[in-house]
Amino acid sequence: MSTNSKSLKSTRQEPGVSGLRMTNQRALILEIIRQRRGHLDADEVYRQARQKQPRLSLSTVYRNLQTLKKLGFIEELHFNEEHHHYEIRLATEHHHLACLGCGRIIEFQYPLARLIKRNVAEAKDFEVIDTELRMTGYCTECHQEGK
Amino acid sequence: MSTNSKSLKSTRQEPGVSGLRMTNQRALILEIIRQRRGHLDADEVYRQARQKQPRLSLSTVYRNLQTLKKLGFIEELHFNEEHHHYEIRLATEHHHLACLGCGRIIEFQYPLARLIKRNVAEAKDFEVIDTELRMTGYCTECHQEGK
DNA sequence: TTCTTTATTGCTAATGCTTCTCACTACCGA
DNA sequence: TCGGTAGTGAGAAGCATTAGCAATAAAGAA
Repeated sequence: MSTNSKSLKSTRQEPGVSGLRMTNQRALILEIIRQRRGHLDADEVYRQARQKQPRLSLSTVYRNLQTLKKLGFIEELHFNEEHHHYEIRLATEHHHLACLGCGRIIEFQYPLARLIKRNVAEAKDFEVIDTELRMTGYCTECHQEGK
Repeated sequence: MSTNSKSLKSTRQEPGVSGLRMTNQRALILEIIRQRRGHLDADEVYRQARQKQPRLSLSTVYRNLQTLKKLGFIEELHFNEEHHHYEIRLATEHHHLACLGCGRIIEFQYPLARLIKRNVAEAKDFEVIDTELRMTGYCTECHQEGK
């Protein structure tokens, strides 16, 4: 609706993405993911965004999540099968431990992609595009509680 | 319907799982996954199983997939977000490269779980239950085709 | 500024995988 | 033979995500 914006082409983060527009909705969604240093799912983004733009539609959230992912601004995570989570794409490779008890997500850095690329992919002549590690278990607290 | 069976308790592969029964349907589903050395999704299991038991229901497939997973007979894989795949649980830890071009799945062995456990989980005092690596890219053929 | 093109939005319906419900059946031990 | 209960088949329901479409607004040109 109100879409006073600047072209995506002119943003500093990304080279030329001709044809795309930086609308208020898109900027807001990106901002929410950027600010909240965590892992949001589509519905959380939607709920937060509606506080600023009440008329925003859920479709728009999903569409922009896909767009921002393709553009490389954000990353899609798969902690569980029910739905996806999103985070800002950072330069350093990192992965996540998801606690089955409390749901907490613990991040850690590990050069997995490079390791696999060197030890496996090269031997198989496989060009790796994306690497995602999915680990579940129990954090200290939940472990102690014996659950 | 026809459930001439023996209790799961008496199967050689698994210790005592009291209360559970090894029905024809369950045995068939397990057999299909065991024989076809590949990665079947629920629908493929369903289609194949119906050739032997035409009255089998899709619900039964899903229910048994979950049961067999919990019992540790099969493993659930997540190559993509659309749906799950299943394979027989093997002793050796292995992972998969999924080709975005032709859909081929390439298996490889790598002691990832142990590595992460030693280098990360212990430091964070995190008890790892499950480790799944998800890698996508292009196999030799698809890479050469420039796609 | 105004015009034109077309990406984007909001709404709603649809999709597709998976789970749930429920009445019925089959097994097991007593 | 009987009671308790796991399992089944059929269809409905759940739920995250996508698609269709008319209306709107961004970006560049005139």
